Amino acid sequence: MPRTVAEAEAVQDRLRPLVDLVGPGPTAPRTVAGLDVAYAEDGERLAAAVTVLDAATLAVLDTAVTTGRAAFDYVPGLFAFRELPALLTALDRLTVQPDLLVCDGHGLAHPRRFGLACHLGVLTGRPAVGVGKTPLIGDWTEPGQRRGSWTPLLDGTEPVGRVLRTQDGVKPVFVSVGHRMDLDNACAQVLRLAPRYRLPETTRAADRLCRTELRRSAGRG
DNA sequence: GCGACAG
DNA sequence: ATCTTGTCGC
Repeated sequence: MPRTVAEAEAVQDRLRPLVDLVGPGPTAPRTVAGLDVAYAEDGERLAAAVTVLDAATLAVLDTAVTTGRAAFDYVPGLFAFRELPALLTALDRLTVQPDLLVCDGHGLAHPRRFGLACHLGVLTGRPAVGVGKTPLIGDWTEPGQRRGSWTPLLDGTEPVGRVLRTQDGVKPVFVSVGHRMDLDNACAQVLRLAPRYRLPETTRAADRLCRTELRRSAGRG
């Protein structure tokens, strides 16, 4: 793990070329993982969760959770270093391997084109997509109000992701490629995973799990 | 120089 | 991320 901003940026620049942008990624993944982290009030203690869902039924097939400490200060653009160690630990504890990782944060929609979803994809070798609730970089126009409507997320003239409406009238989410996926497929998968709520069921399941674990372990580990 | 800034 | 009440809508 890097300890300084300069070291962390160097790591991203070194790993960025390893991102597979060819895609298209699995059209019909059988298993999809959601990853999320919850923090205690001190912003240090955390719980990281991974949930593996059946892509067709959205039933939970496997879960893994771990507690720990933030591995890096929060710096926009270097956010991944905070949660990476804990998320990798949780991923190691899975018994059902996911065909796709759905990450809570951005992928290519990042200042150096290497957000959390790219980082997790490269380190695990698995297809990955980033789903952010708020933007980090880029300009866009409001997509239509209907579920499935989207507009390009542009960094200058470069498309780095999409602003996607996952439910009628809700705030859109920011979808970007992480690894071994193309943008069309990434958005198609996110839409399939979000049949009822704004966020993918994978993310929702992981969010519940890590929050519960954080309270259950209140105080120490 | 100033504002913006994933979770 | 987390701290927080009520409130509007299905």
